[in-house]
Amino acid sequence: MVLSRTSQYAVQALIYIATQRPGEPVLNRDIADRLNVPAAYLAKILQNLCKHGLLDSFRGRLGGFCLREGMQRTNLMQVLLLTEGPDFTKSCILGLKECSDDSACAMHFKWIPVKKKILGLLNEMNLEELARAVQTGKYRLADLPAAAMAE
Amino acid sequence: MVLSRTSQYAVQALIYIATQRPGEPVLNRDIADRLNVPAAYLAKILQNLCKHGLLDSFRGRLGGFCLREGMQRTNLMQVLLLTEGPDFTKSCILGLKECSDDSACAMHFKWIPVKKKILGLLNEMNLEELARAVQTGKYRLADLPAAAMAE
DNA sequence: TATAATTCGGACAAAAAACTCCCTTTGGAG
DNA sequence: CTCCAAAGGGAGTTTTTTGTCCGAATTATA
Repeated sequence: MVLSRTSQYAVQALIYIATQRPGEPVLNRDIADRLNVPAAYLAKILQNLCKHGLLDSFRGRLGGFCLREGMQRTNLMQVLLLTEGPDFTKSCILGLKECSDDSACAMHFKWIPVKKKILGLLNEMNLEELARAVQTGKYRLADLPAAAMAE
Repeated sequence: MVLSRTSQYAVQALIYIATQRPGEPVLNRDIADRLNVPAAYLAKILQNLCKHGLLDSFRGRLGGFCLREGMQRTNLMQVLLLTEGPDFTKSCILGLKECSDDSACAMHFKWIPVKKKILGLLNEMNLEELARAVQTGKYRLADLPAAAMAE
């Protein structure tokens, strides 16, 4: 039902970066603090997103990570193909390696329309839009900190 | 996107058992052979399904596993709540621990209708129906054996 | 009663995912 | 030029998931 933690961190981080001023690098540490996520682990994930061209990174003072130019419209599908692997969309719900219209598992024809809804949603949501949603203040990007939970 | 292997094996095994004559125990080894799945691991999963009342088990000669009486109509949702845990339906797509209409992640209101489709499907598919689908011969329960793949 | 075939249960092993540590490289600022 | 703060990168650790092994308990049958 859910995505891997790696994917969740990646999406959260990208949305957060998209909310910041374009061209001004955001620190890994600041993202990790904001998302309440392990910084060293997040660093690996961001590196990976750089390698795949979603982010630019800058070293040294005033370093950090920015959305690569033109990547504001990147949709969640594109992100998840990187973090979950290229077979992400191909998976059969019962786990069969080979499952298609021609040679289908027992769920196949019921599952396909539902899967289409999922993929459609992931394709339609892009970072810009999600960032705006967060900026309105109506939506949260990460879990409430433990302090706030205790209130 | 996908379920844990444990869940996939559980569902496949339950469907297979449901295709067999009710009341006649099915051997773990036969199920494992049929599904092409590690037998010792599957045994643990079946034990667990017994503990939760979906299956009956019989030891000794003529032993094996049967669907518990009245469990033919068990739906996939019920199975997955056992194998994936009780929070299965509650999960937020971005991984937030607390995510509801009141305090939502950026995807929440877009995700909820899609999630409803998924849960609806899982609720509507029961073992009896899936078993019948397999019995028609039109649908596969497990991967083709390596031998057949090579053809 | 002895035997063989099965599940049960616990401990163990391997693989994958999540996470940490530490040192190197880079680049801005004093 | 030196220092400091950042990302880069590799190796290692921990945790979870998946899978294995083996001996004990159970039960039909010869």
